[in-house]
Amino acid sequence: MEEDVKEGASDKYSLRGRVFSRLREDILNGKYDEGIELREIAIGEELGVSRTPVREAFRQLELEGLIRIIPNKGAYVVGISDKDVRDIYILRSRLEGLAARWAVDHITQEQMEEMEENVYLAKFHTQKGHTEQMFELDNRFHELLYEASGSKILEHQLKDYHQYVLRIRKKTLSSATRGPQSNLEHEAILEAIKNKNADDAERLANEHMINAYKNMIDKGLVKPE
Amino acid sequence: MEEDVKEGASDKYSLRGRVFSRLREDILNGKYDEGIELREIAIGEELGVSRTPVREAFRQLELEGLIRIIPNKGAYVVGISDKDVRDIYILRSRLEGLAARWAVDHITQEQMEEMEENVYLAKFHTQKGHTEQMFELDNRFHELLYEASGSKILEHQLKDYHQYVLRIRKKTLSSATRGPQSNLEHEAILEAIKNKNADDAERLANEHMINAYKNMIDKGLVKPE
DNA sequence: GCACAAACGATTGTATACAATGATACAAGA
DNA sequence: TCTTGTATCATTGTATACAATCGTTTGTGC
Repeated sequence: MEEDVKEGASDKYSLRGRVFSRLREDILNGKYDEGIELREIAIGEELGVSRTPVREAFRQLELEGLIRIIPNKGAYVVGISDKDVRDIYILRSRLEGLAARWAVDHITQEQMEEMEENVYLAKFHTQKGHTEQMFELDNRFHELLYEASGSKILEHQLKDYHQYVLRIRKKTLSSATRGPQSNLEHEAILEAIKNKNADDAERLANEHMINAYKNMIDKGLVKPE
Repeated sequence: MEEDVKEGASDKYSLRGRVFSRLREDILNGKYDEGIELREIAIGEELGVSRTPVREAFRQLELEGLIRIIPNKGAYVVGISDKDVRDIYILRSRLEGLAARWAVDHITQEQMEEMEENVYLAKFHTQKGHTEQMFELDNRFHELLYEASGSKILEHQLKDYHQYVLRIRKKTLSSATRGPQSNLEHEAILEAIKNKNADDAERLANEHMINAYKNMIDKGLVKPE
């Protein structure tokens, strides 16, 4: 089994890695609002470490675009604008389409089975209204699709974007109407891949993203630009 | 004028920023071969700085995928496989197409003028066989396209990929046949944008990347998969 | 009261000291 | 001879000390 690309960078067993993961999570979950200044000492004290690992984590967070470091001044949490969300969803729609197309030829038996199980379970939890499980299953479905593409580059890229819009997605799926529809679309993508129909797979995955974005607009989570 | 996304991260006036830029350049130019171990002290001594800025630069290089850090062990230069190159060119072909499409609506007068100048100059230097200038102009043409897309997200992404395949591209353009053809394709993209023809712009930019990749295969720079 | 400059404080930038970890070499035993 | 344990060393991980920089405040002159 190949190791996760991101794992290599986050390195959860070093202090720096833990600080990095923790800060990223906190930022994505909205603990630190947009524009907030992060002070090295304060973060260090909060997590019980010195400034060194904090600084290294900051440098990585900046490269991920989550914070902006102004030399000799400070580190500030960067927000995601509505335009960013829109751009990311359009990029994702195209790249997820590509991932689905490639998955037709590269998906493994094991991945296929997990995907089928995923779709099946999602139906169940949606009926029951288990939003937390629905959220996790949706995440996993997309990660599976990325992995099934057989391209480390594409997988890495899509996981990045996926992470990036987490904040907003967390609210989306809790709505009663999008859950079932999303499940149907997942199922259709799965069927296309199973039937080795690359064109359908690409088109369906593409539309799935567009629909997800439209849903966010309808819910008022983002402005339509 | 908005500042360069990358610039914010490289910060050329701090030691860390200089170390980062220098190491990235050295790796991309092939000074350090794939698999070579980079030692913090050695790099620090070579550049006349202590380990601290070197370490911070390492963390960023890892996130850019240029080196791989194994905890408590060392930092190793990561190579680009032929499959990676192929994947990136396919992604780029799609995303550059998107950038060209968006540029139709978002390009500024200033950008348009620089692009026209770029195409004009490229013709001149190609006739004269000035490979270094051709290389720079080609780089700039694509950066301009990214900037003209009006999307920071897309621009950032494409610049990343562009950087990533620099090693190989440096060899490509020096060949006598691809230069003129590449110029013609740039000109066609420019014309499509100028004529506000989004479909043509996307298709041409898309094909331009595919052609660039095919050329690398023909030259034997990468294996076709 | 206002303008401007100097000094202070807070924060980041860098260097260095110390701790922890992993690799290697070598010796002892099976 | 091969394996295994241990000591040693090189290298990274972390903490801390010191330097540089930016903002602000305070004080002085007009």
